[in-house]
Amino acid sequence: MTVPEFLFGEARTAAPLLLGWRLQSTIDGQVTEVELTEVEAYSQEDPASHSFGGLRPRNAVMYGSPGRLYVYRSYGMHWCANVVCGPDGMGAAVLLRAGKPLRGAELMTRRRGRVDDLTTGPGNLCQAMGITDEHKGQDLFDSNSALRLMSGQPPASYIATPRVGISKGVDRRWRFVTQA
DNA sequence: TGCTTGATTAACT
DNA sequence: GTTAATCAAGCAC
Repeated sequence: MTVPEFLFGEARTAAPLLLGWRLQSTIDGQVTEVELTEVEAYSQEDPASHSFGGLRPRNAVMYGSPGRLYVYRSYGMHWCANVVCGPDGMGAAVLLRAGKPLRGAELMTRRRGRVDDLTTGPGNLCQAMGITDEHKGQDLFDSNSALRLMSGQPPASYIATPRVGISKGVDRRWRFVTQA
């Protein structure tokens, strides 16, 4: 599996195309898989983005090759997962905010400690799939990776809304949500 | 070296 | 509707 062409483009263009793709995690031989239903785009010129202001150690993965995983800690207690996009040298990524459980729902329930809201919200999604700092920079299209991205069924339709939880760049409608 | 602020969530009142 | 939990990056001193 090679990195799809659209991931070499801008985040705002790539983000909606990721809807319907499947994210699979294999940790300790246990598999969980979701179909992406909610994403947000972050680009280099975007004051809300971690890549804003140039290349720094923390955001180096965002400036690397597309198709890799960028993970960061949010509010000191949650992990958030992004798919890096744009060519090498461009700091852009797509935040994975929510998905629909396809496999390993029972494991997700155990990891989350609850049965509802398994994979809604970026922090919850990571917790359910066991994504942490140690997966940062992984190639999502390498069959040896713990985290893998696979094509799926594109949604019949989706909507674009303002992004959640940010204070800058709020005018951009770069959040994309699958419509049932 | 110290203070402030989050690409959040869940448990309160 | 409000707030605690919890920590590292970023900025002010």
